[in-house]
Amino acid sequence: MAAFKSDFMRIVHERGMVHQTSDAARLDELLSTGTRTAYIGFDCTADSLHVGSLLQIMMLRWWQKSGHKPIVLMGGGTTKIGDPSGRDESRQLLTAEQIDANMAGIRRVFDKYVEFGDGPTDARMVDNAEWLDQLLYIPLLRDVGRHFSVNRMLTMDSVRLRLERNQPLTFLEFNYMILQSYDFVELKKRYDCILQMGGSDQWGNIIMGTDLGRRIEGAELFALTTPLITTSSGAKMGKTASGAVWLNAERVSPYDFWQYWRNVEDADVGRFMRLFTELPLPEIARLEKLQGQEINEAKKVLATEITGLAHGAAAAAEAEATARRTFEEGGKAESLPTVNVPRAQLAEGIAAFELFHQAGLAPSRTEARKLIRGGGGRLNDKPIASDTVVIKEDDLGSDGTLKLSAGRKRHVLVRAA
RNA sequence: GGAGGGGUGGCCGAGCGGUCAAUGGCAGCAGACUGUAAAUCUGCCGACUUCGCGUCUACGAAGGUUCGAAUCCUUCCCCCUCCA
Repeated sequence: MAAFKSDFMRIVHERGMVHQTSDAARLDELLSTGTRTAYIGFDCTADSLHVGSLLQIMMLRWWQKSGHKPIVLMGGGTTKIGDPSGRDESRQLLTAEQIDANMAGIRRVFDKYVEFGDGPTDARMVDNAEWLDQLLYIPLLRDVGRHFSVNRMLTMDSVRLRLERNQPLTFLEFNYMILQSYDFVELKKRYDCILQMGGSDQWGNIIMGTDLGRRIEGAELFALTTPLITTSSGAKMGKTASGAVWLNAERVSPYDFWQYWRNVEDADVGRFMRLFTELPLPEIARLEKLQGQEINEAKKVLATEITGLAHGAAAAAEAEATARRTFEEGGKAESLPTVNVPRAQLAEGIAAFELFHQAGLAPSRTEARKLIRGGGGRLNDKPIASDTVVIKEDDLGSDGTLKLSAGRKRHVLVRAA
């Protein structure tokens, strides 16, 4: 790997955050000689982002920390279309209200990672609906359409794969890459944005943007993509039994978020630290060398660092403390997720499977029964013998709660209300 | 256009008239062992349920034959290989 002059290029390369770059040397030079602007696009199909986007977010954070200006491009306009990349079925179209709400939610996530404002390196959030909604068809065809070769578009993975599998690809979706290219050029014109970053699956779309910029503006634009991150065992990141690992506290609590990172495989610790934390590399090198039992310390650092960025240092410390009391001291931490159950129901007695279901530890009564029958259910840390065991008020501790556990890791406090 | 082969549960892949909610593998969940890890071994693994071998939904789609079909027939859709 070449020695880079600019902080940004050096850092993201050292940390293994880069997959492909167009003209890395030239980009490096530009970055070392002035303040530049880069963007990453996010679609607003949900009101938050999950760890699948975390690497992208970290890229913008490093970008800003290296003295450059990040733009978070919200796909308010393109979300009305839907990127065909990597999927066989068309996305459902969202209403304007849903898109607005989703954008607001994503903005709150970004607030944790970058500084927004009007200063030279302050981040901006821009909605491509600003210009896409105004577009006129004939001028667009004339000014932009002439630069796109359908032959080439058909060879792009995003459409080729759909066609090869004989999955429908609407004309609407086919236009996605044109609009994404147009975004890049528009951001160049409006904000002198010279770099688009994104996941490796976006390479094709990004390159089309740099080409378009050169053709209609004579602009020098760059592309930089991040690698697809999988776990050591090859699974895609960010999925758990209960769904995606979201970055906002409403969807995934700081405690669960911390747990997610605490439970990564040994082999992933160092890599994830480089990608998702800002710990200095020598420190990471030291931590990832820890063997056996000791690597658990490194995992705690990993979890606390990442949670600290997403939810704040205080929430991260609390999650760590909760985990310590629950797992290391075998106690009942007050801050575990808590579910209220009517006191009357407990007074009457409630079947274990029913309570597990109510407490959210099982998606249905049937699942709850299977869990308990399989030996995975615990009441106050003691295995439950049968799914029909009746749980009563007597099982409440002096603090008015009882602890239910599904497996070793998922714990819930039940409180009589 | 012609000749063959194929479409099965989240994925891969058996089954080819009843005993099939469907062998096996992967993934997932749980147990044991550990370190809240990995590997290994064990159990669960369509959904729901008043837990009763009960109900519902499933073997590309639609019809049909049969007491009974994933399995046979007809039509249609799609994929693959070979020939033109």
